[in-house]
Amino acid sequence: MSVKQKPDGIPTAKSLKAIQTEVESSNRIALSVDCVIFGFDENKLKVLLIRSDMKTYQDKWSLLGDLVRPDEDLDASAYRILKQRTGLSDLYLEQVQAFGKVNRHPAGRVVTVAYYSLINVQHHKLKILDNELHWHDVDSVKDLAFDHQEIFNTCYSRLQKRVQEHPAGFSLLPNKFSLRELQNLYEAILGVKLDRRNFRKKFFAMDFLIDLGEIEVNVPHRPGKLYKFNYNKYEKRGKKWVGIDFL
Amino acid sequence: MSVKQKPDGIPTAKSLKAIQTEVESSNRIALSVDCVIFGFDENKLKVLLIRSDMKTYQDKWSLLGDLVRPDEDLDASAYRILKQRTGLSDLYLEQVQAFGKVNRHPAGRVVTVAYYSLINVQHHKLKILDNELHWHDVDSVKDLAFDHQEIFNTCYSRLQKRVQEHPAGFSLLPNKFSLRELQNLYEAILGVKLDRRNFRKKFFAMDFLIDLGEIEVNVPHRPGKLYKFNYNKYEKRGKKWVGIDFL
DNA sequence: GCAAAAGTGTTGGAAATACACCCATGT
DNA sequence: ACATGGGTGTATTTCCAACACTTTTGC
Repeated sequence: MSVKQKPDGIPTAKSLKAIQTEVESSNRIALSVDCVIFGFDENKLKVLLIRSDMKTYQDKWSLLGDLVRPDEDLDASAYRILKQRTGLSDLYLEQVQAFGKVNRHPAGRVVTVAYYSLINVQHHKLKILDNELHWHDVDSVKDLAFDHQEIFNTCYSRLQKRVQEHPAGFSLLPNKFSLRELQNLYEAILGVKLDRRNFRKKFFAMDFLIDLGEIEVNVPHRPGKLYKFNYNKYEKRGKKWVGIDFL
Repeated sequence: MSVKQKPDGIPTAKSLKAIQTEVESSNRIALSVDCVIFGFDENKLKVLLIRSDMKTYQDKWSLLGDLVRPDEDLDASAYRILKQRTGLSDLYLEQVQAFGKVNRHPAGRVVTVAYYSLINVQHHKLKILDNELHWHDVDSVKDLAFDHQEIFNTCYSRLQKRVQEHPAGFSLLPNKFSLRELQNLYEAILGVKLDRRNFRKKFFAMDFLIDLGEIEVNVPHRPGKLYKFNYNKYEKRGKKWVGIDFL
């Protein structure tokens, strides 16, 4: 941020004072954060939405969000919203981008910054008592309030890309998971069917899974081994990760 | 954006009125756009920077930016800045993300949204008369003012990824270009050496280059054929693009 | 014993890589 | 004539996709 127009039309850098004047002027804008909170349950990818009670958007669902406070980092806003909504901290959180059409919000000019978050539904389950809040299957999400459909679509695409390039998906799973659960997760996120043997081969070849020496319990079939992701090894190896199949 | 706290601590959706009150309150924040303007000249990837004249950042370079106006779409702000600075419209422009640490700017709380732009330096050359503005080799960019180094790094990484997945790089080239120029461009952006025969093979296999039936002039060696990118075919084929080599 | 998923290797084809020589132009 | 980059093809390797049977457990 550092532009002004000189009288002759050639722009140059602004002085601190000039900028301060502008920053303190009425030239300010309401800024919000909206979170696309993903969960994985019953082999479906879910998103947490709240029912809008605005007349304009009667009975439409919307993302969780709030205004950014002037003394709060942008990321901190997103964490605060998640904490308020899920009671959880230490969540996977990633900024996607800003959405800033002039008329995107009926309450006036509000620019919003979209984040998505990945949460482990097991730990979270107890928290949603509020019946205004619901988990929705991602493929039945449509016609959201405001521009939230566009925001959701953008975030979902970003997630699809992300899980292929980084070990992000594990945040959606319980701490201990079977390879079947991992594969179901990828299939749900990417919307594809994957070959079981090739899927296992790929993950074992990466060598980032720790065999916990435990097996599933209470499954009506042969129990699978349980694993966890080796974040340490991943960090040490410079976060190299080979891509997963195609979209 | 749609959260409030009920008296009992369970958040629920806000009424339009409640939000309006907040939006109109002093809870607003200065919002800026900063542009990382890339150019390609003399086989080097360049970025356009301006000298900061703030005392705090004496003699440091910074990105081009300005405050977002309340009645202006976010993208429109970025276009406005580019237009002011380069005189060009119809530029390649892409939002990257927002940067919103509380103390990122000495003039007060300013959240900024970063964009990068790709411009064809040939057309642009005449415009920079202002000696506060300079093209810098991307690999000599360091120690920028504010948090602009971080913004630049993020945008540059995004560009590197982008040109491998989409036909974005052509915006940096003249309308008619030789395959050598195209390869030099990719090598400059990605910072790698590529095999000439394989590079050509890959681009010809994609079948998105139109042979213009013209050749280079004024080169001290055998002139190469000139091509342009076939955007129509790219659109029609559903924007499928196979990746370019590795990073 | 039956249903349901776990676990496990091989092979063929496609794609990427490595690599060297002759050609056209300007000086 | 020579210096500079243009233009071209093949052999090898690597990676990916397709594919089926035996094992373990719960009921």
